[in-house]
Amino acid sequence: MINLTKSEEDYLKALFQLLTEGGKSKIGNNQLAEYLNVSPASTNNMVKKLKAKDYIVSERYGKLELTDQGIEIAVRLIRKHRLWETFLYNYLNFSWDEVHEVAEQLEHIKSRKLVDELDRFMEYPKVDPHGEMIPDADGAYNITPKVTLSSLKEGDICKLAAVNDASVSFLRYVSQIGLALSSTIEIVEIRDFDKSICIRFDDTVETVTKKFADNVFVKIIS
Amino acid sequence: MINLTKSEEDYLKALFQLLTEGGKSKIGNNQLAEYLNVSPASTNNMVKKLKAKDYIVSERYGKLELTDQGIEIAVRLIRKHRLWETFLYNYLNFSWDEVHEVAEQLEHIKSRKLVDELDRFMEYPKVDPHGEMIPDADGAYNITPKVTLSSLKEGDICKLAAVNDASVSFLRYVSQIGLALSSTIEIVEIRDFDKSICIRFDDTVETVTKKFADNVFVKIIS
DNA sequence: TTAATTTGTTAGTCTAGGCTAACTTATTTA
DNA sequence: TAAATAAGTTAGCCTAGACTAACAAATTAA
Repeated sequence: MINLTKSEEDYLKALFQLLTEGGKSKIGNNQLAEYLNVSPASTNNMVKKLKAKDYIVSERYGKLELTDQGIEIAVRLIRKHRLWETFLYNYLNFSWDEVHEVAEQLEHIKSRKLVDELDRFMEYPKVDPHGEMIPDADGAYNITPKVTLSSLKEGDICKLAAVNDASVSFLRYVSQIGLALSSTIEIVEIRDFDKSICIRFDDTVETVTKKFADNVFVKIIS
Repeated sequence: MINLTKSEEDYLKALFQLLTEGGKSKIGNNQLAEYLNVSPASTNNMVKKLKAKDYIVSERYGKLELTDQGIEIAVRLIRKHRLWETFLYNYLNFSWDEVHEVAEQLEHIKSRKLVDELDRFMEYPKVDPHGEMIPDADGAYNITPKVTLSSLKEGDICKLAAVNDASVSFLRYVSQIGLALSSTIEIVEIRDFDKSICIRFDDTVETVTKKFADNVFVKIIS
């Protein structure tokens, strides 16, 4: 648990995200590989190593799971990532779509004091610029099961709670059409033939694709 | 010039520091190796690569020099390092001796915007917590030739201008005896048999070793 | 000016973390 | 339930950047 490489950390974080946010029952080697954009062979290698170090458990040909140790590492990374995003956004004039890439680098800086002091400096923010919860220094991680915009039905009304931060073009699109955190959204119509969704918010009516709606997380109001 | 690895950056920065701050006329393979705590063979390898990429020039068995490109990389790293040290010290409650290690990691984060915005956020500081000049965004680097405390003679009076930040125990010692930036120091006596130096500052009289005095940089007053 | 010492170079090895190609085991589906 | 497909594994190779051991060139000293 002392010193993991950047790659080892990346694998653990990715597995954690897939397990908690993906909604899938089984995460295997290939899903992890695809998520990280590496080959299944590379993943196999790394998983083997992380199993030997007791961060991952799995049976041969079976599904992957994290040990408590593994979860701890992943949550720390997510805490760091989101704190840095918040810092970049609130203090350094970074925009929504710029923060992720730099935070991906900053989350690997090894210094417990750095992240805790950054937290204090910003007065313990609860959510990052994309609406995601920031785990606290004890690793308490509030897993709110994600409800995607795409899972609602016609007539539902919801609030935009968070967005997936991993794609720059997606984030640009979100701000371009005028959606912002806490926007109230009404599902006007779901078109059956291509699953595209017509939504209304702030006197705007837009039609978005299923893929878009998959990356928008909401809180249902009615 | 696009994307260097962390190691490549480390070598370039180290060479730059040796060339500008070391006061030596010739920097060779072995000095660079020793400075970086790697073997001469590793250094040879890396130097070969950096020559191929046009960051370093040297003849076989000859002294090492940086190209303009190489200098630019090194100065940017120094700028980043010192800005981060300043941030850690002024905003995140880091102490003198804690900043260096974390800044060594932070200086490798790749984002031009990050460092320039950090600079703006802190209102363009001119010096870091150890008294060293911070190069500006254009890479203008004010090379003030360093005068070490050990180079003075009895009776000289000087001001503490900067200290070498690379050793934690050294920095602890500096603050422990009460020396601070801008302290006025008088050379009371230089003991010949071991080159130890007796200094007076702020009504304190202390004897320090030659090695200590080598790491203290001063501005001569009289 | 030759010998000793220092400095630089080369060759070969190691680890981390990628890759492709080939193969094996599970799972689907006809 | 057998064949097709998907998922997981293994073997072997590559690059970066370390290392040691052996050797060559320069420099210093006798």
